[in-house]
Amino acid sequence: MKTPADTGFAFPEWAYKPESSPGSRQIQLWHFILELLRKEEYHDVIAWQGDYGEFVIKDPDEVARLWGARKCKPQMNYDKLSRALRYYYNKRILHKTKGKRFTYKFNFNKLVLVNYPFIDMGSGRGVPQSAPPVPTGGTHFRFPPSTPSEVLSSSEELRSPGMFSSVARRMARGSVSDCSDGTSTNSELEEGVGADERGVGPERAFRGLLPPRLPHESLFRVYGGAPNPAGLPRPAPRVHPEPLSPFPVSPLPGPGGLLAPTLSPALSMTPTPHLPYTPSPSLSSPMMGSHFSFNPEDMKHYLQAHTQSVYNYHLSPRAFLHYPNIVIPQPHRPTLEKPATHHLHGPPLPLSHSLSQHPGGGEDGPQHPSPFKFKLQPPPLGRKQRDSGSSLAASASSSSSSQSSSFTGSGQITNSVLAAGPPKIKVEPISDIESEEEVEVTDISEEDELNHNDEDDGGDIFASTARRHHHHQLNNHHQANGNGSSPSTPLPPHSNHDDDPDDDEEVFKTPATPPIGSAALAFPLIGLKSEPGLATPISPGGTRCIPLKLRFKRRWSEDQKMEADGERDEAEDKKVRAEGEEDVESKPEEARRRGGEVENGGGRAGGGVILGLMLPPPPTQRRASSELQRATAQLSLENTGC
DNA sequence: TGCGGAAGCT
DNA sequence: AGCTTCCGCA
Repeated sequence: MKTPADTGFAFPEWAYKPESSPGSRQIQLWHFILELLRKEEYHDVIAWQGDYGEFVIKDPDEVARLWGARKCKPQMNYDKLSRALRYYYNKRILHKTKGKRFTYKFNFNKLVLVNYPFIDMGSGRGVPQSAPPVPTGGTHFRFPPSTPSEVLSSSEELRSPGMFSSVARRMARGSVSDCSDGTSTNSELEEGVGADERGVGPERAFRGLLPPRLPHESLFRVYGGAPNPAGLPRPAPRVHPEPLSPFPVSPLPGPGGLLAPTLSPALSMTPTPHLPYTPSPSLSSPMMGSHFSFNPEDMKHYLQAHTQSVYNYHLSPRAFLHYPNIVIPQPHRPTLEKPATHHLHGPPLPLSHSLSQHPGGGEDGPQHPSPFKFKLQPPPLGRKQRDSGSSLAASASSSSSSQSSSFTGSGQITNSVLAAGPPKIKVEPISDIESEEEVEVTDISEEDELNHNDEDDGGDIFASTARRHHHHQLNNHHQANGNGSSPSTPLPPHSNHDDDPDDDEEVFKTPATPPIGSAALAFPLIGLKSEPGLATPISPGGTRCIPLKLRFKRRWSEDQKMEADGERDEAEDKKVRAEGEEDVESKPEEARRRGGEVENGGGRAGGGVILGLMLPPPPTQRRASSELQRATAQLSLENTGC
């Protein structure tokens, strides 16, 4: 049953830490785990089990031994290893599957998806162990948060572009095995990996292309554009054999197949089969079809298609947000026909800005000679700043005001935000905003939940979810009311269940940014990068630049308004939680714990995560709107120059 | 078994 | 940052 891909379902090499990645000196435990999981040889020791990212350590001692060998820590044992795994809880890379011994579950949403939005971890459910179990119903994958910080905040590696290449190289070098012990394991693993990678991997495409360390954001861009160092437009052999490709081919080839839905988050929301609309062709088909790969071309197409589809369906731009590179050909509402959809060789769309821009092979450095500035985002300010300053006030009193508020009065907000920014609240650097945005974005996962059960997530998530629960309910409420706005999104009754399993919680946030016009959408988020100084990312100028934006904005705003209301509350909640240590303390144990975690994460992250934590995953609609906003905001940023 | 704090190492 | 080590608690 294995996936065609390779022996086992492979996890993307990227999963392994690249040397280049900033903080990664060595392989990380989760990478190692994935490595083991992908190797059949180790299935007796550790294997996928259950669903969606869930794995069981069949032989804890052995796993510990292997890990110890890899790390040259002979003293390693399961107790220690498990501590390390627990350490991932906070990061949300993993969580424990309650009730099952030695069973943990990856939070692919955050992990993988973050990095590889396109990837669908789950491939089929019953998939053999080689592949991670797929979520039941759905496949949708989620969009990666634009802000990296959230999930992996601590582990930047994931995002770091370097990841792609690194693994391969490493393998080649054989660098991995360092220990004198040189346990066979090491060599084995590496060997296998190396082989795989070399063969083909979509990642490879990226390899070299990526600059040594791009900020996560840039990553996304990279997707869109990085691929060819040389000339972008390579007609490209988009199809890669991708033996290793992280994306398992979906076992279900059918039209309804996983891939399509899976791949595009937006899509998942919308047009899937059941929808009346015809999904944009591009999406559904070819690209994703059987062989979607990271190939740049594919990516482009995918993105475009996605974009369009989103656009077409009036979906939230979220998709766009993530992929700055992509430009929608026509901001106007594209009719179905859209050219963009072409998968293979669509007409050269504007997408390429970024692509083309990435001139050199990735590694080079200067990333942006391009016209668009591709600035990398500066790391988010530390929470400290916030805290020290207004943060308290803001959070306490008006969490809503700052960001969430945007939803409420989208239109107005826009102005305020853009132009003035919330007076009382210090404007946080864009980065913050971004993070928030991201949080919201994430959420596609909710759908997943609906589809499949929360169970998967494991208890941990639940706990977290529970906290947010009421929020969600509220949200749902709103949705019910507001849904009308977006036809396409079927909001499922997301009701009771918590939302998302893991990740979402933090991942997506609502962006404070005002929605800009479609044009904005088209643009990449590029602008995002915030400069530390910028209080208002969206400079008024940006807005001014494009009247269209305004138009869209309004249009969106209407929709958003409907939805928006609830968010504030949620936002506040989370915020409080995240920020207030004080509050946390008062809370019950569980809550306290979690809150603490969150905080830690945020703090560590340097604030990137901060906002993100707060919002619970918003209902799809909202998210969409938020995304839009975000997109717009970004746009505006970019355009600011205008 | 599992959790998580604390300290320490790299 | 990402563990590793140790430990008390449940």
